[in-house]
Amino acid sequence: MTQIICGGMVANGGIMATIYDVARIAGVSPKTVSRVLNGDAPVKKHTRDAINAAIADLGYVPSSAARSMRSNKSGLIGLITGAISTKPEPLEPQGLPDLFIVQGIQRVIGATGKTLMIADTGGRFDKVAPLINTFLQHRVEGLIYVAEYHQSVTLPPVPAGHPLVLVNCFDDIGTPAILPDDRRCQRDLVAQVIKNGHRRIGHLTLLKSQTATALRIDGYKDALAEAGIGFDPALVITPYPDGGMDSQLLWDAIDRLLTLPQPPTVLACGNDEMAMRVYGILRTWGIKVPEDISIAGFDNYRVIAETLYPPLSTVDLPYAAMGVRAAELLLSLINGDPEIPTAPALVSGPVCW
Amino acid sequence: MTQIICGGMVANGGIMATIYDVARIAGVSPKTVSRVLNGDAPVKKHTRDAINAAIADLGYVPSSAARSMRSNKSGLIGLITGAISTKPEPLEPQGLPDLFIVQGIQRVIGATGKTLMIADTGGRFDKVAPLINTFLQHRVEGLIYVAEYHQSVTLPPVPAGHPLVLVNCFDDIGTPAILPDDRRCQRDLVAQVIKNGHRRIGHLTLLKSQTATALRIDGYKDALAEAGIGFDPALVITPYPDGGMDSQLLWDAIDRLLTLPQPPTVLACGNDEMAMRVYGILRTWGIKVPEDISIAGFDNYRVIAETLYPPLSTVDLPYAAMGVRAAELLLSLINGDPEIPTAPALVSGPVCW
DNA sequence: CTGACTTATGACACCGATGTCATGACACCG
DNA sequence: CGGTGTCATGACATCGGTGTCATAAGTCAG
Repeated sequence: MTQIICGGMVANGGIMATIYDVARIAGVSPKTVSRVLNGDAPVKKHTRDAINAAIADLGYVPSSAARSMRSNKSGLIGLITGAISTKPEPLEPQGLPDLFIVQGIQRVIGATGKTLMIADTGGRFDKVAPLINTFLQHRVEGLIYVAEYHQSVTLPPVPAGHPLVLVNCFDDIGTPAILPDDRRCQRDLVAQVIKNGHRRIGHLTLLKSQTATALRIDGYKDALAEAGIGFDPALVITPYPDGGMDSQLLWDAIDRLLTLPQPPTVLACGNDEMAMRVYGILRTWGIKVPEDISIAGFDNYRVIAETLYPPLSTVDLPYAAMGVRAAELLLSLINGDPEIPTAPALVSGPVCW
Repeated sequence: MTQIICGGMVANGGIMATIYDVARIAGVSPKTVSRVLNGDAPVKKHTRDAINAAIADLGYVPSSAARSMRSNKSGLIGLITGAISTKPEPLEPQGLPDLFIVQGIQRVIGATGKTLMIADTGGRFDKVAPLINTFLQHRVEGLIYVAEYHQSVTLPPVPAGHPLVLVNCFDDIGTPAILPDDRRCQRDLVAQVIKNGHRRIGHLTLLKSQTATALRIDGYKDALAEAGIGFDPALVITPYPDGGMDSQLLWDAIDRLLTLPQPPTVLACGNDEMAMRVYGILRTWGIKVPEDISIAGFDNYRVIAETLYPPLSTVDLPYAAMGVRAAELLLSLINGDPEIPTAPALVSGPVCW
């Protein structure tokens, strides 16, 4: 093999040096080079220096393919992300929760020296099976599936020996899952609103079909009950009955709330995007926020919550924390720890007032 | 090797079947199985059926490690994303441009049958070199670096034989790059504004230190010149002189514009986030949008542009298209096509009025 | 009917690491 | 001084595919 060295950089048309090249240059056996690379057996300093010099000269980088074939450990974790939904446009903005979850996962996985392979379905459910297959070809040590919003899913079967963790979703065969604690988050948010003196709290929910909606209504009721406030069904409205995000529907929903005999003094919105729309509508009517009525959001899509003027009150959905929890769970499953969670883990976050 | 088959799923503790297992079950040689898998040589239908049956029974999935070791082709593309910035909080919101660029890249790469490995620096420049190293261990066929906003970067050297494409950034050693055409996008946006009847156009820019800022001011001037409107420096203001996004600075900048002898009839903002803040401030002053003054944005962070009421006029930065272009460029470099672009490719997008 | 060719398949080496075992050189201890 | 470890290193097989070449069976022209 001809190697042209120029200033420490290899320029040989892309054929990378092997451990044999290093061994030959350093005048030792390949096995000794391997020992230096892995530090799993003592090597004389003189020999080690010669090997390291050869590695640097050649720009040698070990082949993880060869390594993982021999050791049967790929050091890879597969991550699949992307919406699985028949509805083309669910009420939540796309993409952001994923991002924070993925960052949380990567923080944990990266610290272990393993490598995360990320694949995106682009919202097409039929791409999941091929993606899992690709990951299996790479012999991933575990799989994580991240959904875009809290939902129920049914994934293709994964062979034993490849642990799977679901994030932001769950299935009906008991696959380990990490979920946002929508109920508790909504309860905490409403409790904070009550603490600020409100007693008539309007609630504009997401779609009925979304898992989070019922949980958040429960949380809303929890907070009312704890404060000894009676629940008034008229204060809870689902503006978009079935997916069509017609602006007039939201307009009408707000109108219905504000024309109640005892109108709410605060509107708790299903998410920050809806909160932003509500800002706009109220202002068009000349109603001042927060002087005339307060608004609370949900989800904290930072850009929105921190940028609206005046700032939006919202509750963090703990996406990064969910990612961290998911990665930790997966790692313990890979290590064969017997702590098999029978129930999905719920993660909650702080209220940002 | 003992394999316990149950209903088509392998339950053998994670040891996956090999091509030898398939060959034994099907009563053929491993090489023939290989031929069926790759379809690179004719195999009798009877034999092929037996092999496919054995593959299904065993749940066999070929090992890409073994395959790529022999063929010296990994089928992997490495993608590094994440802010490289000394400033903790640049003026642009984090994360979204990346997302769309990555989706564009994946669309192209996925169609070729190659696999995209994505790694995130988490904004830490010192993580780039180790990540490149990890990718080299996996023998990626090419590398893409995606920056969070239009900027200049200096990456660690990459050995020959691993083509590199920069997206949303450029360096001073002529690495192939895909950049947004900030100048042309801003020109198109301002031209549209002029077409709508405005002649006094305020421009609130991003940070002076950002590459995009100067380009967009040029584009702003281009549009004025084409319309025969004189350039008035008083109409161009950089609200945040050096990174501190103090809300009062923006407040003051707007005040300076509106108290000019001939105040602008429209404000073109450096990005949609700033536009959203401007909405809030103007409304606090009782100034109506768009009746009293119009607002234009930049970047189209859909959530913001489509959700603000009334909708924001903005210009798409063509992130997905940039991703597509970058992936196509990388693939042609991998294939050794001699079309070496000497200058970065500029990509522009439509105005969304 | 036979030689030249095509078709379908198998034997074997090889890709680049590392696990196992063997071996030579010392050091130490009785 | 000889036996017994420990230390540093090397020879060799092996992981799971595929490239190369060989070979048996079938096809066809003359």
